[in-house]
Amino acid sequence: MPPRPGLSKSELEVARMVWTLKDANVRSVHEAIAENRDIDFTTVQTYLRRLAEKGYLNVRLEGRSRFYSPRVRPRTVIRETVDDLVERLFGGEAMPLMKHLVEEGRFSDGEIDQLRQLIDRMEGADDEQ
Amino acid sequence: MPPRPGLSKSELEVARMVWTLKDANVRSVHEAIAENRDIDFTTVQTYLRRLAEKGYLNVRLEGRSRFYSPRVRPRTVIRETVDDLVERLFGGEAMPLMKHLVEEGRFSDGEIDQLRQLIDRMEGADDEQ
DNA sequence: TTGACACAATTACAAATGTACTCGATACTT
DNA sequence: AAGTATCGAGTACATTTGTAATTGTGTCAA
Repeated sequence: MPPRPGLSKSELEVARMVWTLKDANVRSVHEAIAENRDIDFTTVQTYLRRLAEKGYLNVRLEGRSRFYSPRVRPRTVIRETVDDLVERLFGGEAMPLMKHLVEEGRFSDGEIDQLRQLIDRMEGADDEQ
Repeated sequence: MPPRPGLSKSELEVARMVWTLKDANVRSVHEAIAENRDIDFTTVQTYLRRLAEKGYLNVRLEGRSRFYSPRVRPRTVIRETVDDLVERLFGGEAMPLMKHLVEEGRFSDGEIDQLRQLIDRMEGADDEQ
């Protein structure tokens, strides 16, 4: 259903970096990812190109290098991705995923409070876009 | 980190069917999936074989056809899958995913109550498996 | 000015994935 | 028994994904 090709796992990771950096060339994205795991510069370069091809990123030429920026809002990508997961892994039911997260995810008491408030605010409110 | 190869999106879907059916041959899995989307019998067959190769399913020969049953507990697969998603899409933070689900997932008031209770029971309790 | 670097664009390629065709063996029908 | 429909195992293959080697082009130090 999504209007563009889906993203692979690794592509997601790279996309997320661009969201955080807002506007970045290969070098800075590579540096950001390399902090966590070992990855080649050119590999990141490939991901960025593919993300742009798939319509997820804008590309701008500055000097002799390219700058990438988000073209689809994170929220949209997150929705599509999570929806797909929920569909495949839970047959479309989001509740089991919630339960899983609460049970497995080690939330601090503070976070739990935060969550409770979120839920309170949500109840009965059927507004969104 | 998982001790076996990860599952692809489609493989996940097929695995889930086997979890529900407990023990099934290609035909029954195919029928179950075909209710939702159009898919070839032999395609399902391939997924089942790969799932077994990857160590997710047990295979038993009965007559001249094979029966598949879960070998890894759903809970484990779910944990590995969700952990991976959280890592790639939210940099390892589960909270944003919770928020997303609460905001986007349309839960009924009843479900929200259910969730609230779950949270209450969770608070302070640092026990698991 | 001329190698030696630095950096990014291009090109490459094996493995994984989605998807199904082919073929052989049984079962069903006249 | 011969013909045909059924069903699943085996085989096939194009596309996508993960990952990087190669090539091209300025930059600087001797």
